[in-house]
Order: sequence, then C-alpha cells, then structure tokens
Amino acid sequence: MKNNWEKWGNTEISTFQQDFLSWYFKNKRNLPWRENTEAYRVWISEIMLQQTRVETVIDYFYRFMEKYPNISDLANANEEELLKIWEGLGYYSRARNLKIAATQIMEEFNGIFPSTPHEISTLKGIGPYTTGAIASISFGLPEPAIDGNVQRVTSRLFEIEHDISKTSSRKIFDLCMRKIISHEYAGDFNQALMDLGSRICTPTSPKCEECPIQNYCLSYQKDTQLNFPVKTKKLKQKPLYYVALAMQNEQGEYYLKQRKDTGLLANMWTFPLIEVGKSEYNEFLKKKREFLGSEEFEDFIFTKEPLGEVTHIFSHLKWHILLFRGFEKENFLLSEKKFDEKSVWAKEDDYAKLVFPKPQIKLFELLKMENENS
DNA sequence: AACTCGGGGGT
DNA sequence: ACCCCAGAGTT
Repeated sequence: MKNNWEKWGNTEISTFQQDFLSWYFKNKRNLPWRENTEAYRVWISEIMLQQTRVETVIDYFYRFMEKYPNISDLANANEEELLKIWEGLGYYSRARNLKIAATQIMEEFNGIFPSTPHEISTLKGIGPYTTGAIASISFGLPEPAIDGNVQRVTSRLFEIEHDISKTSSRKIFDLCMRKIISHEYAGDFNQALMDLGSRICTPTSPKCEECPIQNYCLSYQKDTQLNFPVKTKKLKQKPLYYVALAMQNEQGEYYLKQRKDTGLLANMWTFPLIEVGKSEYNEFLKKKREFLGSEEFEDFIFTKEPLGEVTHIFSHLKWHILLFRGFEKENFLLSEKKFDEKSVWAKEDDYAKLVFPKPQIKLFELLKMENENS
C-alpha cells in the first residue's frame, strides 16, 4: 500500500500546518478544559471524552473540578462519591482508574504530574491516545494522539488504505502524524484535528466545502471521502446454539438428516440438530446440567455429557454445536425404521454419496477423536 | 486478537 | 430499531 504522506516536502508540511493552525486559532471552541493546559485538567477532560461527546462532558468537567480541584484531592477521594460525580457518563472503570492513577502520581511522582510520554503511559487508565494528548497539549511535545477522529481525517487526507480495525495499522498513522505534526504548536495541532474531525470531517457526511485543508486532501480531490477510513465490516455474527445427536445403530451406522431444500446449506446432510437457548447451551457445556435426550428420538439413550464442542462461522451467523452420542434403548430393529424420506442410516462407505457441510465434517472429526481415545 | 465496559447521537 | 463511536484493560 502506498504511503502518500511520504511525498510531502518541508514546504508542503509547513504551509499545511499554517493553514490548519490559523483555522484552529480562529475557530476553536471555548471549552472549559481549554482555559489553561495544566496536565491535571487535560487528563481529566481526555478521560471523560473517551467514547463520550463534548456537550455531555462539559457539565461533568465543571462538577469534577469543583469537587476535586487537584491531584491530591482526587487521590483521597471517596470512591462512592467519585462514582456519584461520574454517574451517567458510563465506563465507570475510567473513574476508578482516575483515583488509582492519582495515587500513583502522589506516591511515585511526588504529586507532580509526570512529563514524559513513557512515564505518563504508566498511569492506570492512560493508553497511547491519552498519553499523546497530555504530552502534546500540556508539555508541548510533538506526540501523536491517535483516536478515531485522527484516523478518519488523516486516512482521507492521504487516502490511507490500512484497515483501522487492525491493531497493526496504528503504527502507520503514528508515522504519518509524526511527519506532519507541528513541533511548535503540537497541542494545538492535535486539538485542531479533534475539532476538524468532530465538526467538519464527520463520518457520514463531511462538510468538505467548509474544510480549511481541502486543498491538501486527496479524498476531496478524488471524491473518495466515504471510502475512508477503511474498516473491515465487523458485522457481528449472530450466535446460534445447537445440540447435535450422533446416534448409532447395531450396524455401527449413524443417523443423518437432510436439510430442507432452501436457505442455508440447502439439501446437505448433518446429524440431527436441535436448537437450544444460550443459557441452556452453556449449562450443558459447563456440565452444570445433564442432557436428558430428545423427544423426537425417545428410543435412544444419550450421553449425559457432551463429547465436545464445535463452532463454525458463516458470514452472518456463528454456530455453536454440542455433540452428544446416542444408542438404541432396545434392540428392536429401530435401525430399520426410516423416520422420514429425508433421513438415512449411513456408514462410512455411504458418506461419499452424501454432501456434508463444514460443521458436520468437524462433528465427524470430533467423533473420530473420541473413538480413538476410548 | 477478541471481549467488555455504557451511554448518547446519527441515520 | 440499529449503527457508530473523542479507548483502555483483561484474558
């Protein structure tokens, strides 16, 4: 993949920074945590802003600063009172980590907020993003602060095709940012990116006609804004839970059923699959509940505990299958009985004539392993 | 790398 | 009614 930012020379970087920063200084929002750049205030605001919108944070920030004006007050905070202040913001571990980190600062840094990226990042609850934000805004260091906004803005600016949902792409954005960030106004530069990302370079309908850096933006030139950032559709597969029955007759044949002729895995053959609820499934899995058999196959006795578990991912589904083995209760030639036209007793020689989907193959393998172990 | 944590806004 | 997050810790 091509790295378009590497094509920028010093003059280009310089004019870009000028255009961008002058836009920011002219248009930046008056936010309570921007009154000064004291690390304590920047820290609290950045933690509050994680996964939370500016408008929501403002009131919380005022209340927090009133109750805990400095690091020492926070370190000595009563946890219940702290959580009360945080109430409604969500992600409550953020609040607990704030108190822990404040204690860290009191004990390990003599109550002075540490000023190097490495030291900052040792504080509980402060990850790469927040480290960069504090280092640049409070201490003027040219450190990137890469969040979803920055990834969106820079991926459009340079048509960066790296998948932002992959952890490994982070270093690409880090390199890019280190190249273009202003060393003189690092904190303002990072905040300019945040403002741009939230007010202009928005996810679904960016306001490119108002954008101060449209002249530099490859996506604007090529009208590819909505192709960026590249993100693998983490379409969540809906989980489905099944019990599979491996029923064997006197001849050693297994009972197989053919799926209906439409839909998923049409006409393919599997063990009988009984859909169960998630909680029921987990009870079987953790052996907190014994399997008591199946109404449809009441002439069989099943193992009370599963032989094992098989999972299979489709584009939109994830199957969880627990396999139980079944034997005939009485030898009265049930094996001759055909339950319906879409079922069959089959031995390995017959398998060649039947089409099995992948989950069924996995079930056969599980069964085979079990046979070898006993 | 996947999962969890919580609430709000956008569509 | 979903979808998408101004992330970080845990496993």
